[in-house]
Amino acid sequence: MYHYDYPHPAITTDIVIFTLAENELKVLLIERSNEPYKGRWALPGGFVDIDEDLESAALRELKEETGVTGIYLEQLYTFGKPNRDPRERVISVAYYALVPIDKLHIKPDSDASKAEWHACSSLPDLAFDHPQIVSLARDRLAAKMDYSTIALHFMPDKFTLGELQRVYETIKGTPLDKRNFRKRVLTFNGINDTGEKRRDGKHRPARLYTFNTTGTIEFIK
Amino acid sequence: MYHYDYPHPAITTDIVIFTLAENELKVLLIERSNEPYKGRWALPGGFVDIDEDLESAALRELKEETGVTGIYLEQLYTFGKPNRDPRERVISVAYYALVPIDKLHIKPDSDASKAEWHACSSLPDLAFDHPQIVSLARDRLAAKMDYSTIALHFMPDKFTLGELQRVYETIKGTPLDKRNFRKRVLTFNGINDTGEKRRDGKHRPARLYTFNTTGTIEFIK
DNA sequence: CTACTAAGTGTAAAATATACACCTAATGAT
DNA sequence: ATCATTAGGTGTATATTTTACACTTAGTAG
Repeated sequence: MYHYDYPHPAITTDIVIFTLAENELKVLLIERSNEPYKGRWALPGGFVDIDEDLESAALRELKEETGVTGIYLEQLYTFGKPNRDPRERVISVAYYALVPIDKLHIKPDSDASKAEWHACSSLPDLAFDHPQIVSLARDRLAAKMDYSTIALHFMPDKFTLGELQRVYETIKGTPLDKRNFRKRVLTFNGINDTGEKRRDGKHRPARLYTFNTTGTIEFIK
Repeated sequence: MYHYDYPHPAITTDIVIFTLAENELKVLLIERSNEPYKGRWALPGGFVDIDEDLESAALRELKEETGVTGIYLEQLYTFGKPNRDPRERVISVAYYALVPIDKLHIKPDSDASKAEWHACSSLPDLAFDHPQIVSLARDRLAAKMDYSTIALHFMPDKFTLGELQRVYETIKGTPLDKRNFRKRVLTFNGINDTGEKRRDGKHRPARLYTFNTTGTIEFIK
């Protein structure tokens, strides 16, 4: 037992883990196996250990749920309304992460709860204030699409400009002009032509590009 | 005494309160009257009550230290490194606020600690990780200057375009072209010519403008 | 050999951002 | 009252950036 002169809230991290599949933006959800909200879908997350950094806690959750490491992770917002959790006062430091489209093998997680990707366009009823958290994460992602290279963090190590354009079009929800798109992304620092090509389908092979991602994002324009 | 099965961190809010005075960007600091860091300067802040919303806690601190209400306040980031406070694990949800240049009468605060405005360009050694917090707040403010109407929240109810230009020049640290500046700000929604003028100094009187601030900021261009 | 597909490429027009100088309406000193 | 001084107020031409737009290429499949 731990004793304090004043009441202390519990701290959790919740993570909005985005990926792209089937030309849709998707979020990883866990089916809760315990009360409260047993059986409802929720964001992956959990309590922060007393000597654990917040970002480390988020990375730990991310690894536990997806098995992936070394991907883009950013603090989103801290949610702390007094009654957001019916058990006790819980403050959640929310993060969001971007899983590259070639790494979305979900590791069946240890505590037997079900994890699945859900399209953002048709999410089930979520537990707690998780609808707000997802909504804010989507807004942030959409905003960063316009002034940073964040979208590159959805890409595999080598990708074609056509694939990249589809990523932008999926998230923004509008078609883009191919020539203008290419002119623009090729001005980004960190995008490099590998010289290699990929044959794929009944059409001309596409050049493969890399992006030297240092885990950060670059501001553009 | 309060008892928990698992250890819980303490939660504080710290606020970076900005204003502009003497053509400098300033931050409100408190001289700590207790250990740790007794006698050092620190950001205003304090523990969040167990049934108090995070933003309410920040607003309460803001009011206690400055007496002002109804000003721009935004969550900045949550700082949670395990050893950021030598006493116990303390997680700080940092906010930043903008005090209009006509409202910076600091209310001498109740617990006899000294509060003073310090120019951002020459801050004293700060307690805890407060240098990082201030630094991040400055970056955020500088970034928002470019794509939002946040600077308007430094302005009094009625202001001249010359005053507004000086605010922009002070924060950005570069002189701006008067004609281009005026063209630009007059495209912002919410800026209105009152029709009134202000005589002041040995020069032509200036038109007075208002900005209908709903506590929010508008994104531009 | 033909039909089909996505890859790849340039230019002109429109919109936006920048550079730049003089007149105006006050004040204060002579 | 005149003059010097101060910040307020205004428009246009040029450069830069963004947008719109169509055809050729290199492959696959039948």
